[in-house]
Amino acid sequence: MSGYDIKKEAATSIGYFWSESYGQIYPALSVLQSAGWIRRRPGRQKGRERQVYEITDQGRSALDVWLAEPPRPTPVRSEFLLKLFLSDATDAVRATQWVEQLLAEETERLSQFRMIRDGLMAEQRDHPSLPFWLSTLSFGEHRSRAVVRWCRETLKVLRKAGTKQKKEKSQ
Amino acid sequence: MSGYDIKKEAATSIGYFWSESYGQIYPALSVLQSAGWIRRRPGRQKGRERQVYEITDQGRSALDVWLAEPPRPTPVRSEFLLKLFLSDATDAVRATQWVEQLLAEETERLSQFRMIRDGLMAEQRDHPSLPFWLSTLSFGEHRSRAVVRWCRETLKVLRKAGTKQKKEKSQ
DNA sequence: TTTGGCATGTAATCCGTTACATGATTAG
DNA sequence: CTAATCATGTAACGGATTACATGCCAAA
Repeated sequence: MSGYDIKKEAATSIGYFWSESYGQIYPALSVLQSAGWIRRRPGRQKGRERQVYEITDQGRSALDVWLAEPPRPTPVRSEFLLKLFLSDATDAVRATQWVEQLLAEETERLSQFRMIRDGLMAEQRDHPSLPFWLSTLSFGEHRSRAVVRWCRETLKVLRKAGTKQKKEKSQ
Repeated sequence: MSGYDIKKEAATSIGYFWSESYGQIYPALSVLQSAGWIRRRPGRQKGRERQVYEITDQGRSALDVWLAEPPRPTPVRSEFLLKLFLSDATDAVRATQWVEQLLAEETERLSQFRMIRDGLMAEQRDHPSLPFWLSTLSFGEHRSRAVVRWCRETLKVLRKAGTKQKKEKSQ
């Protein structure tokens, strides 16, 4: 693929757990080529120049080596939870809005997952990697469902906290 | 607190969704002091020198401003899911081990969450921020339960994928 | 004709970790 | 005595985003 294609393909297939920017991709392609892990194929002549790359045999085995290494855990870092943690009852209204927005986003995501899932099962029914694609997708679904449940639970808590605050103020 | 204390306090209280390194903390303290948002207090005389900082009024209002800004979503990035996505049936055994390890880790985490929760409810029963602390904790619990469920589900899938692979090999 | 998508690439900058340097105090 | 913990800080490095520069082609 070309750098441009890689960006688009990544966004639609693994976008819910990985992302890359051009500032990463293009320099990486140069490095990979110097290492002999990918090779440049003559791109299309019409229109804007297009650099299409394909993996080499050495690249394939380097990929296999990398795949065999146990994945390192990604350190979690949530600005959302940090701000919630530092909030108190006087911030309950604001926090409620954030949680409501998160709830909407995750609900939307869930329906997108469902569509991707349906598409995959219809169009890639016999692809040997299908179970693995579905598993990563399922991870996203489990995660989103958990977030949705947490949002509903937390909205109740925040409503209580907000009410308490009002009572204390008016007394 | 001192830089050293901040690191330790963060690790035990918000460690499951935030982390900082000394390389961040100490320079940050200098910057915050130059901005007049924190002030250095004379630390303890005995033992190693100790720089204790406290927030100023300007710092408090700057914090309030920051807290009022909507949290920006953290881009997800999971090496684990990326490797799983790029796997096929020949990698099923390896993937199974990773999932089993994840299952063990998240199960362990769940029991830690329970302990933290019990501790908080016992010792901070009347703290006005308690509902917010419990909410962030609950986020971790929901998330971990979802991961545990996903692991069990995925282990079944991987067992099937591995079996298929064996059958195809032996035919 | 002008907007939007195709397409490649670089530079500045930010954010963050790791490793290093240094040294005092305390518990075993 | 010696290992661990307390304690502060810097430097090197890596990884990633953002903004910028450039320009073609197709469609409205």
